[in-house]
Amino acid sequence: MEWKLDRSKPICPQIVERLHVAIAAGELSPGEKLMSVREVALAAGVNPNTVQKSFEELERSGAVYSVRGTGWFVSDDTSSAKQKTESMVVERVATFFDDMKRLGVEEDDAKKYVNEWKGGASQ
Amino acid sequence: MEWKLDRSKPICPQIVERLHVAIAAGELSPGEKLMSVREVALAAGVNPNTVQKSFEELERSGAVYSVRGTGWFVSDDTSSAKQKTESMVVERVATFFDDMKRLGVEEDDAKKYVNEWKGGASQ
DNA sequence: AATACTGTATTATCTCAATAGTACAGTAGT
DNA sequence: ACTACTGTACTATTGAGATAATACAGTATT
Repeated sequence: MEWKLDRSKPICPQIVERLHVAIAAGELSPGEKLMSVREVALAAGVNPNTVQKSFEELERSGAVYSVRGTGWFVSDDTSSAKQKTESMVVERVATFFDDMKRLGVEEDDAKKYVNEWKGGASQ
Repeated sequence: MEWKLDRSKPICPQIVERLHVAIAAGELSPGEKLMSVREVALAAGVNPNTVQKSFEELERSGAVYSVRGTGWFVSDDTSSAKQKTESMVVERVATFFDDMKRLGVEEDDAKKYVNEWKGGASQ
């Protein structure tokens, strides 16, 4: 699992999001054991405490659970992860239109910008 | 001028963006005097130091200039503000696609989400 | 039992942005 | 000149997030 984190933004939410998406997409299967807190910290180049907090956040949403002394595991029910991911998508679309409006770009023009976007090979 | 700031995000960039957009859109005219540092701070509910830093940032980009003891004024040449605004729009579109990709949404699906967006009366 | 992993907890430190308070300097209207 | 507004500068403090270091507790393998 790759960990490209944006160091200019809060780390915890990024780890939480990354795992929610991975679970929702089936990249991680129900019951599967996650990398340990220390392993993730090493792989992602962040502090173990930060990873621990992220996992606890994921536990609160029901996406994972912990077995003390053994590790963290993906919950059997992945619906919470799927739900979280979907709601994040909707939220990002909404904030996109908010941002564009703040920049003086109306809804129709924002859609034009998006539709004329040439990705794939770019960036 | 309204000052709806998101207190969960850095204030300075928000003020800078807001003024760049206002100048680019002609909401503020060349030569026009801005509200004083202290007035903006009061109106926006932030610290005068934060406003001062924001204005200095705008000065660096060439959008405004200061006259000591008198006030801040919109530059005669608004091209820098327009340029800044346009580049911010492009940047936001790019980060939107980045975000969607991170959430497991491919480019075509991201466009669908945007095109099916029903704004205006929503929110 | 011993070892080496796990998760969990605690306290201190660091950094950055914003805040708070104060002071100084220049301009304008009276 | 006086007053009241401007911009400007400086230092100290706060708060959030991340880091650092350490310690303790549970599990599994040998």
